[in-house]
Formats: sequence, structure tokens, C-alpha cells
Amino acid sequence: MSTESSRVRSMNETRDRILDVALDVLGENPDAGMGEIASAAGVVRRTVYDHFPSRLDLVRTLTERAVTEMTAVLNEVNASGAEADATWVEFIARLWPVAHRYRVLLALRRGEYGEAIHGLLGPVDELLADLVKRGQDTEVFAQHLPAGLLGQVAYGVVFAIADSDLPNGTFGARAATITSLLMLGVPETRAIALVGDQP
Amino acid sequence: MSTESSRVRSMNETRDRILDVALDVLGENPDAGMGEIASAAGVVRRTVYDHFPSRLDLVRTLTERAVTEMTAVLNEVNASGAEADATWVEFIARLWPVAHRYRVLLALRRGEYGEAIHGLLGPVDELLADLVKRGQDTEVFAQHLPAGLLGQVAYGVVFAIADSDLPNGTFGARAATITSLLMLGVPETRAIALVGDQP
DNA sequence: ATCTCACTGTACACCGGTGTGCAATACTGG
DNA sequence: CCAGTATTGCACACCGGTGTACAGTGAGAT
Repeated sequence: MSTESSRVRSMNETRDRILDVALDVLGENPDAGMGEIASAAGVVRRTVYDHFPSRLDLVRTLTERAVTEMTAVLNEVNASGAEADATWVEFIARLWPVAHRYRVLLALRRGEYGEAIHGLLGPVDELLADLVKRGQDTEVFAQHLPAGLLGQVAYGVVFAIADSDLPNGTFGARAATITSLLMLGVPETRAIALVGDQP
Repeated sequence: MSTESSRVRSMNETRDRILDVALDVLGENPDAGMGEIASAAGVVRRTVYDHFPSRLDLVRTLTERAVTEMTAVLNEVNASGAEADATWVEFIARLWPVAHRYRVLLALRRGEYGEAIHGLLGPVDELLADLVKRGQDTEVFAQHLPAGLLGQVAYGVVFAIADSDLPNGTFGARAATITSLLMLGVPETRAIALVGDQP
């Protein structure tokens, strides 16, 4: 199956490079134009349009990537059968690099492509709500908010912290994990114990 | 000093109406243009420019309004001398309507006017950080994050919940208060007790 | 050696929003 | 009634970003 001629390979390489670079550039400035993305990818603007007929196609592809990676993580951690709070910790730990890479989606969710992105993010929201629901049913998560909204806000916070440029390293991940646990209703001692295990 | 002729009064009225309407329209769609704002205010686009020479002026004025109202609230609740967590509850209760009105600033903070808004919001951030710091020093708030960042994230959550259109009524305010208390490290029982007093 | 095709370079049309100019109009105070 | 002025209803220029057209170039495929 690996019968890819060097031509199509290099074509896929530029395509991937454009995607990667687009994530960086848009991460810096969500309003960056196709021109900026193109030059950052070492390519001319016209070429970007050869791979992605419209700006929306680019964003959509990026979002699909994110959804794929996130659902993968969510499914894996959900399969472990651990308690909901421990699962959450594992989830954030593994989600963190992804969330940081795709932090731009948080900003892009508003305005223009918001609807498209929101639609694609549906599956993630569902899996997330399921996890929170499970936590609420087993009394490890608070019930002051409906599961769906609580999940949204909690991982919204994770993204927000991933976005806010604080002294990075594992610090941000730790902060995001503890904060989200707290707002999920996990007692502080328990939260610290949970993240203490795997810093 | 109340020597304002009916002419300048009606002029101020349109000016204020434009501001009020702009808050609504931008609240619905942060990318709304001057045209939309104008027609929503029952006025022609050109007139808006007579009152606000540029779009930035409009946004700036809006932000200044918000800052004024917010610092007023913050100063008042801070003067009560109550515990930091009780103060926070009072703060959110009184901030809630304001936060909901000015929710658009959350979105506007990114992109284009972000810098200007951020600058104007400085005083609010300081007062907020002071309050959180006080809570941390008196051991009622958690210390897993520096006061400044913790305050940002906490009231970011309040704005986020104010933004998310959930079955409104006092429900949203209650949810926002409890959630922010939780993430500030206040135990769930205490949090519920605090908001139980003044629902 | 020639062909193919990804990529280049430059030009263009289009769009929506911003901000300005100016004559015409309506409304208010003297 | 007249003067002043807030508002109107166009006009326009400008800008930046999007998406397209098309001829040209260079490197890998045959």
C-alpha cells in the first residue's frame, strides 16, 4: 500500500506543513489571513488555495483533526473503568498537549466559523457530558449545574488556562487539572491527592 | 448647572441610546458593524460617526462604562469588611447584572481592540486580585494558582456563564457564584451555605 | 529527453466594513 | 419667522481579505 510516489508524498508534506503552521499562526492570531499562513508555511498564498479551496475548508480540517485526537483520548481514558475524578485527571493530563495545540478553536468558536466548529465538536461534547454525568451519578462530582454545561465550563477553563500564557512547563497542566477538579466539586484535599500521584 | 437645553439633552439621549443599543447588538454578535448598530438604534450610520469618530471610540466608551460600574461594585463590597468568601458572594451577586450586560467585552478582548480593552480593564483586575489575595492570606481561598491568575479565571468563568444562554433568572447567577467559589477552593458545603443565605 | 504536475508570481474582481464629504431636511430655541 | 444644529441620505475613497485566472518554472516520473 505504500506505493506513494515521491511527488504525492511531497504534496502531502506541504499540505501537512500548511496545517501545522496554520495551527501555530492562528494560535498566535486567530484573525490571521491566508497570506500570513502561506508565508509562514514557506509557500505562496495561491498554493494554500490549491490544497484548501476556502478558508473554511482549512479551519474545518483543523477542527476534524482536533476532534479525532480528543475523542481518541476520551475513549481511552473512559475505558479504564476508574472513578470519574481519577478519569478526569487522566483525561486532562493526556488532553493537555492537544488542548494547547488547538487552543485557537476556543477563539474561533465565536464568529463566522463558530457554527461549523460547534457542529464538528458535537461528539466531544457528548463524551465529555457522559463522563461528567457518570461522576455526578457516583457522587464524586457536584450537581449544581447540569452535566452538559458543567462539562463545557470545566474544559472551557482548561482551554482558557492553556491559552493564557503562564510560566509553562507542567505547571499549567497542574493548575488546569486542580482548578477543573475544584469546580467539578471535588474537595481540595482529594484533588491534590489525585494530581499528586502523577504530577 | 442644569442648564442643558432640550437640544443637547436630546442629543445626549441619542448618544446614550446608541451606547445602550450597541451593547445589545454587540452582545448578540461581537462582529456587528456600525451599520447594524445604527439601524438598531433607529439612526443612520452617519450619525453614529457624529457621536463616535471611530468604532474604537465606541468600544472604548462602552468599556469605560463597564469599568466604572465594576470598580464601584468592587469598592463597595470590599468596604464591608466581611470574610473574603462572603465578600466574593456579595460581589458576584451585585456584579451579575453588570457582567451580563457587558458580556461582549469577554469576546471583544481578543482581536483588534483587545489591547485597548485590556488596558482599561487594568484597575478592575487589580481590585480583583487584591480580593483574591486577601482570601488566600486568610486561608479561605486555595493557593494552587497565583492570586492574579486565579481571579482572572474565576471571573472569566462568571462571564462565560453569563454569556452561555442558559435558562435565565437567578439560576445563572447562582450557578456562577457556586462554580466560582468552588474553583477558588471554597468547600462545597460552605459554598452552598453562603449562597443559601441570599438566593 | 520529454512530460507531468506541484508550485510560483502576478494580476484581477469582488466583497464588506470603515471613515469622510456635503447638500438637504427637520426640529428647537430665540 | 429665522437661525442654528442634529440628523439624514446620499456620495465617495480606502482598506484588507477572499477567491480566481493564467502563464511560467522546476523537479520528479517515464
